[in-house]
Amino acid sequence: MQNEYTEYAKVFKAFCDETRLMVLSLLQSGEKCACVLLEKVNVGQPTLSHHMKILVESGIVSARKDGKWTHYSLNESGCEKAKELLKLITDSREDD
Amino acid sequence: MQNEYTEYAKVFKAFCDETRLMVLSLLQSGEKCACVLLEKVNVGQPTLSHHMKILVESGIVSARKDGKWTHYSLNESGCEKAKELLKLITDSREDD
DNA sequence: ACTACATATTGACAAATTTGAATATATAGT
DNA sequence: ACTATATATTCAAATTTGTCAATATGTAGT
Repeated sequence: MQNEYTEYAKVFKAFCDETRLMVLSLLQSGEKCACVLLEKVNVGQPTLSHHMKILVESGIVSARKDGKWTHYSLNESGCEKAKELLKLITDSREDD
Repeated sequence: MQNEYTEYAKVFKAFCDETRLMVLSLLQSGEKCACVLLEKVNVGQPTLSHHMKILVESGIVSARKDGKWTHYSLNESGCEKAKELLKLITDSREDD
């Protein structure tokens, strides 16, 4: 298989790991530096970096570089798209 | 780790496989028998059975047995909970 | 240039997930 | 009881994902 659903699945994969969910939860109160996230989340630095890459590539999170630091924040439109996608997949339809 | 997020992640795992998304899409137009799903989805019978188990256990899909057949349908309240969960995780909050 | 620090990448391994072959269970018709 | 059919389960192989140690890259201060 290799279809539209592969693409959809990618978005939801952002949400199916507990570390990523924890990161998202932390970002709900606003932009956070990677070093702050690292303190709160129970994984090593390379692992966090890996998760952040997945979150950014799925469009759920935005990254902003500022000197040595990388600041992450929720990407409003990406989050909105995820919600719409979930509706698209779970709302009953009359057609067929 | 073993916290609330582990539980949340489980719900989203229902949505992060393309076969399961395809099944959900098929169920949007109403209840379907496993044999019908099997015709449309590109996996073997044991694999479909495995995916259906995940969908049912996550609360997104309901199963109804009728003689030899198992009919699956979207579980409205489960889908609603998933949507609320996604909001809970992605909506910005003032607090902290 | 050198050092310190923040983050990313690579490579290897462990754990989890997806898959199908073989088999089991359950139901219905004869 | 026997047969056919629908679905579930078991088990093992293949694939994907999460993790960390080591290393690389990039930035800022001296």
